This record gives sequence, structure tokens and C-alpha cells, in this order.
Amino acid sequence: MARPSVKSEATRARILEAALGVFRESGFHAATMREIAAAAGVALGAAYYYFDSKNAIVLAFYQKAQDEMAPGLDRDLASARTLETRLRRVIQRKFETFAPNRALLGALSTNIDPDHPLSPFSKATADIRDRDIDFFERAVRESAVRLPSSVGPYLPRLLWLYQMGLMLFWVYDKSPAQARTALLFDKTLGMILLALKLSELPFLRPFYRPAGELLKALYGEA
Amino acid sequence: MARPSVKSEATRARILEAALGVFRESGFHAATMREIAAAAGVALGAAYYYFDSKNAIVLAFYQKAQDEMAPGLDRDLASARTLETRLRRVIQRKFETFAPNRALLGALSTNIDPDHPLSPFSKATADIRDRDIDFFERAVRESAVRLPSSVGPYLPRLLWLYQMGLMLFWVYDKSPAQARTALLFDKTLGMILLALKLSELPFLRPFYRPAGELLKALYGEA
DNA sequence: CTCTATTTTTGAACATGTTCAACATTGCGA
DNA sequence: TCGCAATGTTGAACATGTTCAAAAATAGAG
Repeated sequence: MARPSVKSEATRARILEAALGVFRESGFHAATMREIAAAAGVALGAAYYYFDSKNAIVLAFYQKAQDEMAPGLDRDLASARTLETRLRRVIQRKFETFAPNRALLGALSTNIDPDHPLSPFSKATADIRDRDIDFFERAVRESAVRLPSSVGPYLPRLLWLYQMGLMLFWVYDKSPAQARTALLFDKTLGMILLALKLSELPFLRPFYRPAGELLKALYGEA
Repeated sequence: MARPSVKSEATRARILEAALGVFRESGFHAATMREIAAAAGVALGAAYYYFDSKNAIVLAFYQKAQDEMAPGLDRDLASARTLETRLRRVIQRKFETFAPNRALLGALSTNIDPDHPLSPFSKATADIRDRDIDFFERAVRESAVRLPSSVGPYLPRLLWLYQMGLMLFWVYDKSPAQARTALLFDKTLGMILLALKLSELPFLRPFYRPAGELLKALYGEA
């Protein structure tokens, strides 16, 4: 009974690298599994031995990126106290991590269908998603900010959603150096934080109450 | 030089109907062009003579639905004055129109990639989109509501985006009778209208100013 | 080392979206 | 009515994601 060998791992890595290369070269769609296999120096079938599908390769890429990103995120969170700085750093790091493969990220996040394997909302990406949300959980939990009880429990998931939207915008942002995304990020983050502060004003109760009710109904108690 | 004959139109319609049937039966993905052609009683190639691609069939479906929806929307807008009622009716009608093909709509809106033909943001869907936005333009323009100048010009597009999000949520809403979507619709529409009213308070300037700046930068002057 | 079970590798085969060249039908001017 | 150009129809052919049975390499027990 042979255990996963070093050689096997190397072959897998080689295929993954080859795939990323081909993806960068021709884009996710135009890239063919035959090209990828050829670039990795293996037969077509071998690619399928290591990865369930072309989609699965993209998932593996994201998972790897997430692994590499984690220590940096730990540092980010360790060195900042205010919620604004914490969020800014966490999201900024995601941008930086994926910058070299910005286009490829499109293949992963282009699908909204929760039944599609590559959707950010699918079961196949649940692990990835939970790990991602966890960083926002930490960003919120250990920060010195008073949260309205109506949104508090849902804030990490909402922030993840917000950041997901930003990433989507970024992936397809054709402005130089993705300046539009930078602007969107800057302004909206400010607005979000201001909205959280304003939620303490009794005056604005009529606005925040339905939001709280809605979140409770959609996400459940918890 | 023969002009498009009645017979030709009939064949096209037959293929479209057959396709919708197969889509409803097996879902967009599982449906094959060969099935569709067979169901329509034509050869595979004929389907491609009338529709550029499988995707194009979905576009044709949406376009037809839009045509059928237009008179109703006209009536909706003629018979309501307040912005809330106008928006509620317009969006409600879209839900009702697409209800029988809710799942199929997923095939159209699942993709966010602006380069994907079936994306609500693509060039291929620009006509459809513009017509859609136009209804929101009318809903806003002829209504008796004071709009903050900072968002006014962008409101139709923003509302279209909002409604797009609702439709997406709805398509994948697995709750009985899509009750969750109904709740989301009800609460968020109320919040939007309240937000528009609150925008007149000088007190909340710090919140609305960045929003206006952002919209101006992203959408341009206009 | 030898043998066997497991892991890895291979490429043919299959299904399906799409293209295309050939064929059939139709409309119309003469 | 005849001939021809435009329109409509056909199915074979192709590319590509995926499956699979068979072959090759490998590891470990004896």
C-alpha cells in the first residue's frame, strides 16, 4: 500500500503550474486540457487523475493562494486595531495576492449560480469561503468598535459579500491599474464604517430596524 | 430576392418553443442542441441556421419575454404615481413574467463576466439592458419625488442593478414560493426609498457626499 | 529478489457545441 | 413556364471536456 509519494505530489504541482501558465497565456476558456497536459509533459488522462475537472484546477489554484495568503493576513490583523485599518489591510492583501492572476480569478468568480462548482456560493467552494469569512470574523471580533446588535452577528458574512463584490468589480475593471476599483473600495469602505457609527443614532432607527429584521430572517437566528 | 417568409418565422418559432420545452425538462445545461433540433423536427444544422448558438436561444427567449412584458409595464406606469408603487409594480411584473421560466432565467443571468454573451452586463445583452433600464428611467422621471442631485442621474441605472440583484436572488431562492425573495424585496425597497428621503437632511451630508462623488467618478458626468 | 496489490499513466472512445460544404426549396423576373 | 439567385435544410466533421479499461511503474511483504 503505497502512500502519496513525493513524486506524485511533484507531478500534481507540475500540472497545476502548467495549467496556470496556459490559463495566463490563452485565458481559462481558450485553454484546453490537452494543451495543459502537453505543457506539463503528461498524457491527457494524467491531468484527470490529479484533478477532477478543468474547474477543479482553478479551485486548487485558489486554495493554494489562500494558503500563501494566510500568514500575511495574520500579520495584518495582529498589527492593526481599528476596524477600518483591519478591513483595509485584509482586503488590500487579497487584491495584492491575486494581482498576478487577476484575469484567472474571473474564471472562479464569474458564476453566481450556487449550483455551479466554481461559484463563490457553491458547495464546492464552501471550505474556501468559510476560511475567507473567518478572516472577516477576526477582523471584526478583535477590533475596538461598538456594533449594533441587529447587524453584529451578520457583519462578517456581509463584509465577505462586500469584498466579493469588490473583487468581481476588480476582475473586470479595465481602467489603468484598476483605479476605479481603488476608488470604489476607498469610498464604500468609508461609507460602511460611517453607517455602522450612525446606527447608534436613535433618530435613524426606522432605517436600521428593517435591515436587522431582514438579516435575521435571511440568515436565521444564530 | 426572397424576404423572410412566414414559414421561416414559423420554423424559428418552433425551434424556440422546442428549446424552451427541453430547457424546462432537463435544464439549460443538460439540454443538447440535438435534442432541441429533434424536438422541433429539424436537423441539427437548422437550429444553427436560426440561432447563432445555444446561448442565443436564451437571448431570444428573454427578448420575447420583454416584448410581451412591455404593454403591461406601460399600464403599470400609467396607473401609479408614487415612486414606491411604480417600482413595486414594475419589479413585480418582471417576477410574474418570468415565473414560469424562473430556472431558465438562471442560464441568462448566472454569468457576471461582461465578456460572456449571456452576462447581464455584456455587449450582447446591451439592447435588452437598455430597454430594461428605460422602464426604471420612466418610473423615476414621471414620479412625484424630490431627488438629491448627487444620485438623481444615476438612479435608473442603480435601480436596474438593484432589481438585477433581486432577480438573481430569486432565481436561486429555494424557499417555498420564493418567500425569501419577497421579504428581501419588500424590506430593501422600503430602505431605498427611506434613504432617498433622508438624503435631504443636511445632517447626513457626510454620508451622501462620498456616494455622489463615487457615482460621478464611476458613471461619468452625463 | 519475486510476487502481488496499489498507484500512476496512457490514449482511445464518447458526448456535445459548433462549423461547413453540399443539397433542396422557394420566389420571381423574363 | 423556365432558370436562377436567395433562402432554407441536412448531416458529416471537428474540437474539447470527460470517462474508462488497460498497461506500466512502484512499493512492500515474504
